[in-house]
Order: sequence, then C-alpha cells, then structure tokens
Amino acid sequence: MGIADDAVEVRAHGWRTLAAVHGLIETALEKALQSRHGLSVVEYTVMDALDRQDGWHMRMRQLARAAALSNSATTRLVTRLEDRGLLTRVLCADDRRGIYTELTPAGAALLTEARPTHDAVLAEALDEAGATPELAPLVAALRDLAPQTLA
Amino acid sequence: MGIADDAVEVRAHGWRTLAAVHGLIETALEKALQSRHGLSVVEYTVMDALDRQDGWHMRMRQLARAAALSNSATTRLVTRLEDRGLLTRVLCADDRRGIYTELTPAGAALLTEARPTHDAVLAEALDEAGATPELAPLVAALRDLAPQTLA
DNA sequence: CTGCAATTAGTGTATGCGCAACTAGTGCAT
DNA sequence: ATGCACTAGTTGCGCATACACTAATTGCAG
Repeated sequence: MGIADDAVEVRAHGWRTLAAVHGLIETALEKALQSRHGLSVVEYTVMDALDRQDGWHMRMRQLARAAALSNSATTRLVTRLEDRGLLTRVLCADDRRGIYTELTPAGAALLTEARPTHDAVLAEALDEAGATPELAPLVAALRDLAPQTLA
Repeated sequence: MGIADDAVEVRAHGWRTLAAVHGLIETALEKALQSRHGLSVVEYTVMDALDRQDGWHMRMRQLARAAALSNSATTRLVTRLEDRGLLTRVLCADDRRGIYTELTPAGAALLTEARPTHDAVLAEALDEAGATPELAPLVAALRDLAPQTLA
C-alpha cells in the first residue's frame, strides 16, 4: 500500500525525501496501470523501453538494465509478457547466446493505450507530492529537470 | 542486483531519473547494511525512526508510514526484529488496540554501529550517481535540499 | 584444435511484500 | 447495555524479486 493518501512522516531530508516521493509515485502508477491495463510499473517500463528503442529489438540484458532488474527477474517478466502475447522472443543469429525481444502489435497497442494513463497519473502524483510541505522542494527540483515530461 | 556499477540506461528524464537514483542508492545501502550489520534498508529505516522518536516508543501504524510499508509488512518486520532481540512490543494501557514498539539496548547499540556505515555508503552512492551525466542534475538538486545529511 | 575464463539466459529456492479477510478494542447513538 | 461503525494489528495466500547455480555459447591462449 505504501504511503498513499495520508500525510507522510518525513523526518530526514534528502534520501528519505527521495524515497518518499519515489514510493508515492510508484504506488500511484502501480495501482492505475494495474487496474486499468493489467500492467505493473516494471512491465510498463520494459515495454516502453522496447518501444522507444527506435522500433527495434533489445537483448534481455539491456532490458534488465533499463528496468533496474536482475537477470532472473527479467527472464520471468519477459516470459509473463510473452505468455500474454505482448512481446516475442527472437533468437539472434550472430550470437546464439543472445535473445532479442520485441513488442508484438498487441503489445504496442496496449502500450499506446496505457501511455496516457501513465503520464496523467504521474502528473497527478507529482502534484499531490508537491502539496506535502516536506516533499515540495524536491518535486520543484524535479520539474525543473524535465518540465516537458513532468508538467 | 539492480543497476549497480554499470552504466545506467536512462532514456527519459524526471521520473526515470528519480527511479534510477533511488535504485542506485537503495541497492548500495542494502548490500552494505546487510553484509556488515545484517540489516535491510527498511529495517534500518524503522530502527532509525524509533531512535529519533525522542527516545520514546512508536505505534505500528506510525512505523508503517515512516517506512512507507503496509501494515502487514510492518507487523512481520517488527516480528523479525523482535525475534532478534532488537526491539520489543509494549502493550499500551490507555488504548488496548495499540501496540508500542521500542528499541532494546541491543537494538540501539546495533543502530549506533550501523549509522556510520549508512551515512558513508549514502554519500558514496550519491557521488557515484553524480558522476553519471544523466543523473548529475538530480543529485545536485538533492544536495541543495539537505547538505547536512547528504554532503 | 583444446581447454578455460567470460558472457548470456534460465531454473530452484528462500524471502519479503501487498491484498483481503479476520480478531480485538474503542466510541458513539439509542 | 446493546448494537454498530470505525480503528489497530495480525494472518493466509499468491506473487515478484534476488541469490546461487546450471546450461549453452563465445573468444582467446597455448
């Protein structure tokens, strides 16, 4: 459940503030993406990374880094999405250790559908966090970093 | 394992950057606290919150908020630490639903022992994150927020 | 060519989390 | 005092993760 709608007890600055804002956003995104599109945050992150990779495939290891996940977690995550028909594994010819993954049309469609939700909830969560006095400075700093994706 | 020592693939700004920095710090803290003191980050967070609570006890619910955890996770976390003799549950007389928790001397001692590790690793992780170009702006912003705890 | 370290992905196992259901206790209305 | 809504904490359960290990492949040293 996490921090949610209630007042957050933030006692330390810096790292604690960062953790609080992170938790707040992640929880909000998790609930929204899960209920409306059946996706977790990491799943969305992986699909988004695949989509942005100029429409081309990525290796498991790259996906793992993009989502800050262990390789085992990546394996199982890709398996889940593959079972749902959202992406496919493609053996690559030049290095037979490597496995490429790419979005299926269904995956791309779901992603297109989920992206507005993601962006809206993110903006909303940031506004909410910004309303908490202890978190406001960090949120303001975040907006300065990337106004186009956060505003 | 997470992001760790390798270069992080940060494609989006803002939220992605926040997540990357958070993951980097949390992974570093987790490894250090776990290996040197047998504590996870949340366990340290809870004990630290208890210690800072002007030496007095806290209720489960407060702990849950301080660590951004669900109540069930808090219950089991407190149980773990109680089994290790680091804190104790104290029934409170005025409201018999409530349960206070407070550090034992052993818990306070372990915390005192772990705090330097925590602070040092945090500073180190921030330096490392600051060395990554995509993350540097956020790290700089973080330092501005609370130089006394982060520098 | 052969052997061996390094790399990439997958599997078994244990741990920790959230959700939902449950118990116990409080406070208010009647 | 009784009933009822509400709060605090705990427990059963399923799920996702990390760690340690294994299998397959590559590349390099000799």
